Amino acid sequence: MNMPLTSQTSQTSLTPLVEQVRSFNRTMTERVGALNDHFLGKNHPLGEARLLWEIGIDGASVRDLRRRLELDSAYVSRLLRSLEKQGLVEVKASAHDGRVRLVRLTKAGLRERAELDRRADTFARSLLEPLSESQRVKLGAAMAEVERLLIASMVQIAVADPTSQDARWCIEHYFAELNQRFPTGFDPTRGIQAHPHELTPPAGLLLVAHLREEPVGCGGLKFHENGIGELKRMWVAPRARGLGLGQRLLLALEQAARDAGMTMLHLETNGSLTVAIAMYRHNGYQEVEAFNDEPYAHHWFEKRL
Amino acid sequence: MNMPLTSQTSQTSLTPLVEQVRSFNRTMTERVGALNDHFLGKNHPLGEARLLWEIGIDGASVRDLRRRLELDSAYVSRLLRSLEKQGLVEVKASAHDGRVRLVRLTKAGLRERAELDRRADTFARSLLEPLSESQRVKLGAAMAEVERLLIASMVQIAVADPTSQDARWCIEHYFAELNQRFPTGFDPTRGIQAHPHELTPPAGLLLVAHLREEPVGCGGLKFHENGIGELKRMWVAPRARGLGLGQRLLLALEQAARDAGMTMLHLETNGSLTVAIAMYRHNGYQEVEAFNDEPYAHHWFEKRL
DNA sequence: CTATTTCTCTGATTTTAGTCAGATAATTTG
DNA sequence: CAAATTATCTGACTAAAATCAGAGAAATAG
Repeated sequence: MNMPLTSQTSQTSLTPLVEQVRSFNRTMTERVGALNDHFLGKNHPLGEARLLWEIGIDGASVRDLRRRLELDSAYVSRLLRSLEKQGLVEVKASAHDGRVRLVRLTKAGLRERAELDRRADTFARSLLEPLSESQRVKLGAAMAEVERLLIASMVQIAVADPTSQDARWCIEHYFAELNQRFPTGFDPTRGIQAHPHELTPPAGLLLVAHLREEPVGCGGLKFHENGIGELKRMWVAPRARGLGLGQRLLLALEQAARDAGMTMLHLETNGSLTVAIAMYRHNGYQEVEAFNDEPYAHHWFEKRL
Repeated sequence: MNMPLTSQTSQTSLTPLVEQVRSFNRTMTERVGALNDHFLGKNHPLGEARLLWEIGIDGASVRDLRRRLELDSAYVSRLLRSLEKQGLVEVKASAHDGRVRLVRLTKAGLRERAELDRRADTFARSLLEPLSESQRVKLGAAMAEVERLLIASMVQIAVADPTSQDARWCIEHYFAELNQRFPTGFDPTRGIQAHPHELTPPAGLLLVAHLREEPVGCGGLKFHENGIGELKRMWVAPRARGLGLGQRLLLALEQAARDAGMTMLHLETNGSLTVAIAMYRHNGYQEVEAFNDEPYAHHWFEKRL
């Protein structure tokens, strides 16, 4: 129920690009990695510095710190004890949940963190300084592009239980967005339903996309006896848009439909979802006569698999 | 004689770009740094793996390894002993200099290094795999751009002694290139000279650009009594072209001329150096009547400072 | 030729990073 | 309410990543 899906994209040769990525990595390690460490780990060991940074201005729970930095709880505990001894942090139990402990930076801790901030700034400036104005602009744009695409490649798509917390979160937000975007609003009880059991194998399935453990999109599929698969609940969270994730979800769903023996895909959609409609057309979906009476739909599409 | 020069570019606000650089660094550390380490440090501790990698197929001296990885000599020695015990490297004294020790990978070491190579490949692939073909191409291009600009920002320009090894290396290569490019060939004894003492303060100066300790370009200046500075020996090594280095050298020379009280710059150049000529024009140099009888020159330029 | 520097090594020691096995207390589940 | 789970902590331990002091051999400078 939770194995990640392998890539659905074509198996063209990656080799020349692999060389570029590796060369890039080497340069990054030399120019960013090493210096970064030396800059940040000046007064504190790197672990402490990272923790100090991660606690942030508003504080955080030990639990979150452990998760975000992916550190062993014993280790985090020890680091916190050390920071506490240096008078940089205060730890107290959460009022909400007595097991959880909240960490906040003391005044001295905030000062220390500001110092780290300054160092990171100085470092960034040292990269930009020798460049001309136009080079700087180009560098900024290229960095943004690399970042965007690397983040896109971090998104993982996997089959999920529609009743899981993450799946429900996606579907709720999907409904909320439809309600906002449809001129008529949207009431999920009125349209054609897709109940959890219908999106659970073997009746169908639901894919959920995650970015850094957090859900950022979903797409469902109902399998019908006649070999027709029905696409439902295609949604990408606003913060993950522009990463090509809709496209990836669609390809993954098509593959899943093929694997389930479907020969045709159906979907209906509302006229206000122009981006989605463009994507369906671009992927070879043909607009056809209405094949159901979904009250919110303006367009019906099909694609032979 | 060897202090790095500060930036000559305008002091516009770097702040928004600094934010982009820092965000980029964070993503890199998360996505490239951490994973890189885990990938490489699978069979060996990271230090050993890095060393194994750095020794390379052709071997290296302990001295160079220490410099390149910026490690303490005791530490390198220990790492080498460990690799030796594992049968991965052989260390023997240099025939050239009995103090220097040369390290070479054994067959087993080469196998091990190939394994690291494969891992790095796998990692690069894992970044590319989830992306669509067009995203991959964009990522490759953006990475190349970031890399090119970061390398550009690594170049350091400093005043150098014209008799130093690096300066002589640059000037020799400059002459060799002129000899190749001029239809008539080039004989340095025939044209107007620029002897070392003329390029040494206070009579003049020579800037040499370095990338990773290696010289990659130069630019000289002779100061005359009448407030006219004469540009000489502008050259960028082929491997450092496309980094905007010529432009940087030119700006640095202009600043140095101003600092020396010059009010005008003169230069003459050969018609075959079209890129250089374009750069001079672009930087406000006006073509004027011949002000000397340099036999290799076709164009004479001046710029009021 | 002598003094100094360079290169590498060993021994001793420290700091950092991280793991594993519980113990304890609070909370949630059945 | 009992049992299971969660969040955190301490103690005990290990491996890795250094650092420092100094020694010995070779090369270089004066």
